Amino acid sequence: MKNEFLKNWDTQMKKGLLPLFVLQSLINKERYGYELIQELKFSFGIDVTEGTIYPLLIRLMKENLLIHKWVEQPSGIPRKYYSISDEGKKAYKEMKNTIDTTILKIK
Amino acid sequence: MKNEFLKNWDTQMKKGLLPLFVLQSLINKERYGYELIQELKFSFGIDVTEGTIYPLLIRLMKENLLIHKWVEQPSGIPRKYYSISDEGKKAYKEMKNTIDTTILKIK
DNA sequence: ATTAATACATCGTATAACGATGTATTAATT
DNA sequence: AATTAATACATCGTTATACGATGTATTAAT
Repeated sequence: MKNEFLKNWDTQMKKGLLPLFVLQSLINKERYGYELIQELKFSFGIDVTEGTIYPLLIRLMKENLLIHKWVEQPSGIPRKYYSISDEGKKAYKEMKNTIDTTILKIK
Repeated sequence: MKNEFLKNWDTQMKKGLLPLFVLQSLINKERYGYELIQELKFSFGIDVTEGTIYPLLIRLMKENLLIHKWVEQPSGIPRKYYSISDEGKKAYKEMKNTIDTTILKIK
């Protein structure tokens, strides 16, 4: 198990990686918030709570990186499906590029 | 030039990457704070200000990941030289491992 | 009848980068 | 000689964001 410092470091890493992961998750498939929590766990192995994902999605909407639409379900609560905008794709590419050039400097 | 979102994202990325970069910079060579600012620019291409590096070094000291010693200079202000502790090396390895396994999940 | 899971959301707390500011010494410029 | 820049340390207020707690609502499972 990780100590306090490393647990905290994981959290700080997320502040940078999460927006990238969310954008990447929405490039080929539109998804709703609750679904993204499971997707982020499955594809990237990170635990994200609702208190993180919903404010993040709202933020990315405000930045015009995402678009959304409500989709009624045959039963249950309607889902808010998100997909990536052109501006979002552009931002993703720049972020991906930053990561790539930065990461390869780590020994 | 980058837009506001990307500039902010860079800042958030640093919250995770900076401790890793600092630890890596101190693995083979002891350095003082002001020197680290230039080293981080040179080796990782990131701009770090004094308002960031000094509190960070103090934090890493508190976590016992670093040790330091004051070194008087023939002229000028004494330098506070930092080097990595055994605990710091251990933490670095775990962080490096997290990065490696996380990053290769980015398309 | 109760609990768990799904699905949305908000709010207070804690962490950490950043710009501004401060102190002190030495070198360079005007 | 006086000012500015560079070196070298440090702190403080502001801002951004993950997280746990909490809330509402619906449906499925126990």
